[in-house]
Amino acid sequence: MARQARSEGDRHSVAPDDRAQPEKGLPAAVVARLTIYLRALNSFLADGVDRVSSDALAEASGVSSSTLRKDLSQLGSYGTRGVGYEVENLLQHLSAALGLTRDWRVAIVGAGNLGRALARYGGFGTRGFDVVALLDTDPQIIGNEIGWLRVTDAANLEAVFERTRANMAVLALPASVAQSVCDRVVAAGVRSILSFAPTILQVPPGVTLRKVDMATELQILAYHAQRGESGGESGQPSAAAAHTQAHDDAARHRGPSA
Amino acid sequence: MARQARSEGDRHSVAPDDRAQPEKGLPAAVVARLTIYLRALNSFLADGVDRVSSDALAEASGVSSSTLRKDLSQLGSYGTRGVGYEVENLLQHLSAALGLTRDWRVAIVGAGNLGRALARYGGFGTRGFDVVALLDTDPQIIGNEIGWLRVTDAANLEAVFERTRANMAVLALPASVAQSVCDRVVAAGVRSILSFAPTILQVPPGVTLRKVDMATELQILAYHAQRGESGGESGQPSAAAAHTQAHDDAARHRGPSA
DNA sequence: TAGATTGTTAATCGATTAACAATC
DNA sequence: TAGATTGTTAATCGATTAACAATC
Repeated sequence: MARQARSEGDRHSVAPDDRAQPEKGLPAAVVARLTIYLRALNSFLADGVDRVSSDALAEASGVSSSTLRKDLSQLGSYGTRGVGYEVENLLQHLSAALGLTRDWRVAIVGAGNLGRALARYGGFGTRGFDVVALLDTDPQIIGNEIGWLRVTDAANLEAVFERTRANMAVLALPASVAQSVCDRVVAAGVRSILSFAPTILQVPPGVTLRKVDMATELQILAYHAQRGESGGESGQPSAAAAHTQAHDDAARHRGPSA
Repeated sequence: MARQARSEGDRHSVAPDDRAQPEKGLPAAVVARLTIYLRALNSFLADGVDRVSSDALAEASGVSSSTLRKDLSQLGSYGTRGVGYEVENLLQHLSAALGLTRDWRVAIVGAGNLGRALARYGGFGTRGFDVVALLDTDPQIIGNEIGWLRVTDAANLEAVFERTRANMAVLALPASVAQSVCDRVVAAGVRSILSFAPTILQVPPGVTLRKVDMATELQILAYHAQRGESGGESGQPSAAAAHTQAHDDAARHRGPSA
């Protein structure tokens, strides 16, 4: 007999709507773009450029200069009219706004193919993120050395998180165990989670979960590819699919009142 | 003189709205959510559930039922008032809308740690995506067998893409070579690219590029973590950071005229 | 100064939500 | 029928764009 799916009440709808409203916070779309600007600025810095206009930075970032200036103006007034922005200075302010001036301690849970690849990916893109632990349940894998780390037993997850004072977790797990491990990670006090597990996860309010998933990305590509085809390869531009940097901007976060 | 609005005589009231418009396409945010619904529906299906209400599906997907119904109604009228949606039926329609009823041939360029992990990740999340090639430039790696595949020489990229008729590419490359390889992939005729390279890439109109990047994700987490802290761990809910599934919805695509 | 470019405003555009009539 | 739930409309909310006054 097929069960009827029920709405299961609310797992976390309590939402005291406390109204204190201390600070609004940046819109999610803006935060996502700040990371792009950061990368573009680093690239300018590496090229020895020490000053950029909003036009140049916007072009390098793939956004309009209007959007760029609006975004930056939400952080403060870090440019000079008639001149532009100092690369190094703006980099500082962006880093500060994103919370990158401190170190974050990341534990990777799951040392399969993907977990190991992530652990070995030393640079971690930008400095500021230290991988402090790599956990797995497989006895064949526990104890192995990957990069700088030794794989520890996920059975001791709580102890490992406490010892390493990990405050971010990356989940590189099969879908089947992702939710239960996620729950343990949350119970261990972690409030920032990045999941590569191909499944929807539920977390309580106050925990930020982001999700990266190749299947999803390919599905979205498929949608656009399908659309781009109908017009034929005849060069008809109006039939062409969308293009250009489609980062994961505008990630939606529901506020604590949701 | 502005023409007076005419009452238009109600000749044919329910204007079929068959505007010239070659088809507007779904908003990016909607497409992203469709992939989530797809996953949630598959999970219901696996649980033997064969009918869901918008409420139940919305909850499982982490969206409001209003949004869910609005999204689905853009595809057509696939529910039954008073009853709900048939899981299998809706799954069909979503798959069709996303272009998942055909097979896509994916070439992975870069067989380093990440590329190998992606190649081995056989299931590829959902069926419909066949990995047809895995390329690298490293002589130490070329010829190795990874999963079902043998690593081929990226020097022959064009030939390999033609032979395998790859129509999607996954870039798992260092930033330094990403743009030039990307250009070659585009020149080879691929119009759908998923990049894991930690750099901003430029592609011409008509090519859809999506980007996945751990550094970016961690930076966004850092922003929220930083915010969530000021209130202290004292359980003050209004100080809590955002929470819940933050998929990469709402990816921005600029139109071909940009 | 004259030229350049920011920061900001107002207008536009798009997406989400609430509510309810349609209808199974 | 009475109850349930969709599909859709109108209202709200938020984000992007264009334009320009401020100002270096």
